[in-house]
Amino acid sequence: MKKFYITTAIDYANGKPHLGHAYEKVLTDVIARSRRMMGEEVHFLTGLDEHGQKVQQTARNRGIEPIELCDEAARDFQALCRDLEISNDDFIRTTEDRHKRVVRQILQKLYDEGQIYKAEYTGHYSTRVEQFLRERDRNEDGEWPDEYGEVVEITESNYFFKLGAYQDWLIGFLNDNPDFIFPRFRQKQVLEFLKDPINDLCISRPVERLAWGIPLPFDEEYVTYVWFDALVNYISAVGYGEERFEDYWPADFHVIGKDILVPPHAVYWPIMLKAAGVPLPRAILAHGWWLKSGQKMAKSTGNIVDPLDLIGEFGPDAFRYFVTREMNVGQDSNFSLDLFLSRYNSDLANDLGNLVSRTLNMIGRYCDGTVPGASIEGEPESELRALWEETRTGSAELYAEMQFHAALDKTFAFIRAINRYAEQRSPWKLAKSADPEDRRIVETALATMAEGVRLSVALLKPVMPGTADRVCGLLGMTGVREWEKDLTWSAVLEENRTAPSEILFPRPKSELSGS
RNA sequence: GCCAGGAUAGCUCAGCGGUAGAGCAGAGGACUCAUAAGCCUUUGGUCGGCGGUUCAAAUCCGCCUCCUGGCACCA
Repeated sequence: MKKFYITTAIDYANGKPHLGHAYEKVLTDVIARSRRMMGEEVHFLTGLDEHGQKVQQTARNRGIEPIELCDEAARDFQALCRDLEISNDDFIRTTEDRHKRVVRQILQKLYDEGQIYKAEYTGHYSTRVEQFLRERDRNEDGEWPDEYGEVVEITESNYFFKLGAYQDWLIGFLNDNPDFIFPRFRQKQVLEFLKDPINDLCISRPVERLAWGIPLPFDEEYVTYVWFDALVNYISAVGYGEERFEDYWPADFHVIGKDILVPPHAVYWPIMLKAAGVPLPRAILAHGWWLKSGQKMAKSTGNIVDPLDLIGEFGPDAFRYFVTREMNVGQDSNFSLDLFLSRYNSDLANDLGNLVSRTLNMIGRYCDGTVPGASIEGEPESELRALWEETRTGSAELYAEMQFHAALDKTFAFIRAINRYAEQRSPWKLAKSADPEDRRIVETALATMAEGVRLSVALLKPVMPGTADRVCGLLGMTGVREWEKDLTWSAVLEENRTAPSEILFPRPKSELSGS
């Protein structure tokens, strides 16, 4: 059976993980986990892009081998995945044999077919940064900026891929497949870009300038450069050329940042695949950026400077919740500690955490720690159940439309409704009564609250996997498995032994001094 | 300059032709099972500006202003 195959972009090894990396992994993970909840078999790939000039330079500056630098980066990025509870099934590194083999295989194939050719290029070369410069790198006065040091005009031979030959084909493809890129306005941007002619793509560097790369199979004096290395990870990781490849490819989603949509993922990659006779991925999801409005980040809680510190401080689920709730996929969003704390306190601690706490506490106090049965169906109960049905169907649609922030909004509206329901029934008042009818209301109320909590966290599982399972545990059941079953209002909790009340999201110590 | 996205309550945003909405923050209140949480009530906006279409415009059209990003071949 074909799996649901989803990827993130691979991160560049010459850098430390930051908010953008973390967000992309969480977003992809939310999609991957939600698909699993829907019963699909998912294959989730992320990884590291390790070749190239910057890695070579940084390693040289530090006096270590490039691979040592990459090993470090791999540790950092894999640790990030662990810390965020990312459920990736694989982590590819472009220095692995399985990757290099496929890159060379593809290059050789294209070369044999005459789709790669050798040509000369003359341009302005900076010896200091070891790069060719573009005309727009010049200062306004026409001089080269000082940072480039000496700039000389040189001629160099390189290999080129016949990108331009496929321009019309790509335009046609995009017109025929308006949903290829999400959000749609991004696809329009690509078509806009394709209105001007595109040139062929230089895919090599001479080894004397760049040694840290994959040698061209047909000319060992060169290594391949950037795109024919990095992009190929999407197919090399799932066994291109082997039988099992069919189980994965085509990918269902490439999740990327908007910065690498045009031209790499929307132009180079589709054309590379087309040229190599490989089917195209089903869709590309281009997300926006986090704008940091947080100069005050350091002040408020004393020691939080980096957004990633929030993971350690508040837990992965709080971080995952925040970035998913606050970002409208495709657009940019603001990140600040104040916004984070606001979400954490009001949504997680006050609405959800406190609800779990009061529910468990009352079940312990009034029902000896056993979930009672609901024997009454009054107006408060039917209203809450009706809202649940709406929440459930509405969320499913929103998930399908990538509107995760809206889905969370809906889910928390339901959680707030449970708190409202609790006030309507006020079991803590009726618990003092000796009237059996009052007793039935108390039991119904607590059963209803417990069930509401169970359903809520089941729905939250893709975003807050740890919390979902933890709450299930507190309610005396194993974790969430499948939405098909777990989102149905039921009496599965009845007679379950519950745990003593726990604080899911403790209030931060010094949150009031904010702004 | 060209293209795209955005400009709606103090903050983050929804609404996209029919008497201005949500959450948070602020104010007041009743309660006490709970993380001084939750619940109820409430203050608050000439929907960026100017014109136009329409019986009716945040909502459609035109012009303008201000943010954000992209404009390749990083050879």
